[in-house]
Amino acid sequence: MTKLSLTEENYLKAIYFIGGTSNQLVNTNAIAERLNTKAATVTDMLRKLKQKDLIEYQPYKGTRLKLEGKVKAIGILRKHRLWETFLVEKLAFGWEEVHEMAEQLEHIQSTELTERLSAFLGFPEFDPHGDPIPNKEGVFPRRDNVTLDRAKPDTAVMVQGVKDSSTEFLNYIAKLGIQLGDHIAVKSVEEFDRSLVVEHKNQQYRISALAAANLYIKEL
Amino acid sequence: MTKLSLTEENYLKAIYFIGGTSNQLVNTNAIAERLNTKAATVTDMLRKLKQKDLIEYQPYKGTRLKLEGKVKAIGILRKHRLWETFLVEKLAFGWEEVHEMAEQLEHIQSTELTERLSAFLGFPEFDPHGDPIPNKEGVFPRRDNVTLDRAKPDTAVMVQGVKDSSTEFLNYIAKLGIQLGDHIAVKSVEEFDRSLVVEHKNQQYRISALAAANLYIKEL
DNA sequence: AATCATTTTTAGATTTGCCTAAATTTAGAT
DNA sequence: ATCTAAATTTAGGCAAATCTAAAAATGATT
Ligand SMILES: [Mn+2]
Ligand SMILES: [Mn+2]
Ligand SMILES: [Mn+2]
Ligand SMILES: [Mn+2]
Repeated sequence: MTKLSLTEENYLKAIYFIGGTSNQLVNTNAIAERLNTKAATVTDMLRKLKQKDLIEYQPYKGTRLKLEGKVKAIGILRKHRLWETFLVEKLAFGWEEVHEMAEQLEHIQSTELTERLSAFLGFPEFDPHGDPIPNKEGVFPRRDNVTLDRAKPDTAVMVQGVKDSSTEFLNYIAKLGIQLGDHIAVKSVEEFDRSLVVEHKNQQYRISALAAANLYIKEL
Repeated sequence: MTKLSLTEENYLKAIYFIGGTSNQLVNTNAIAERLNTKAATVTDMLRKLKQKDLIEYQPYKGTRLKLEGKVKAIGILRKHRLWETFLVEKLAFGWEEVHEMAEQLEHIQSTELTERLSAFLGFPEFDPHGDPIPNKEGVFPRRDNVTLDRAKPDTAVMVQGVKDSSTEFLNYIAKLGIQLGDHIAVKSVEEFDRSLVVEHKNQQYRISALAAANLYIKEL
């Protein structure tokens, strides 16, 4: 229950992100790359986090979150996604603008604030990018992780989220006019490159397999 | 335009607060006391802030904000008071609960966020404690700084703010049931100790000169 | 089994922010 | 004018977080 520094919180978040749900062993270099820092710096922090019993760590072997570390990481993720929802829903920011602000807001301490924010937003289950928001017990809402590239011709789908949240991808689909909740009809799939011709907002156009693979959908 | 550290921001805020509107010279010890730190630590920071041209500072003489430092300090104060307004108006916190959270939120960087927050709140001019919120040019809204202890018998007033924002005082007047915007009728003033008998929400009670001196009012 | 490229850790510095204890300066009181 | 107490600065150190360069471990490849 000790209060973590902003830096420690960011390391836990990075380990959580890289390790994924499987809680795989995470390499020092991977953490360094994600946090734009050096492997030597990461080693220092891993020793410290192990000392605080937040992670498992054996020199040269890798690291994974222990339960307490995972709880912390999910708590930060919860705040991040709630704040992103606030920024888009209440302050009318675009979904491609909010990540950097949320990186700061996720470190605001008060859990009471977090819970009231969630209530104010109507207990949202997904953030503006369609990513699931864990509840205060750390449980994620369920969702099928089907992407548009799996859709068959002559099916109608709804856009539920983005797999790649990078500014580049968000800007690209913003240019196409695609937003969460939009309906898309798959007209045909090209054998050669798996690209799709879709109908969206009364327009027909082609979308690459790569772009389609980064759009989560629900089949209608 | 260099980005300041959280610590640097808090020093500028402290100097601004102690110096007041008059931009008086501020003593090292006063800053140390306000920030719960040691005079030696303050000296270190003053040298650094002078080096960044944010303050005037001469050893043994004291310090005052230069224009750029003052602009920064007012900007932080603006964010502090806007966030307090958000917490009370939108998240239904009590006015005595919000200061600590605002101490963290005031350091969130984005000015775009600040301006959208202000718009979302309806461009408030006063925070939940009745303190004026500077606009984005740093200009404070005008208000008469008359306190209840100046009121004459048989006058009606409205509570506009609190001079002392300490938790102790806020809890005390919360116990009396006094809120911003409340109407109070002054029935009589006791010669001996300058205490007042007031009528408030259909109740008559006595209020000390000290408590009255910490309530800003508008005469009706 | 020995070699070599990659990964990771260790060693040694740097910066920021903070501390205690010892000077030093200032200003008030004789 | 001198003395003294308070305020302030200087000196020296410490912890957190970072870096570069060197050393060590790992594991894949002859
Ligand atoms: Mn994000
Ligand atoms: Mn962060
Ligand atoms: Mn406050
Ligand atoms: Mn602060």
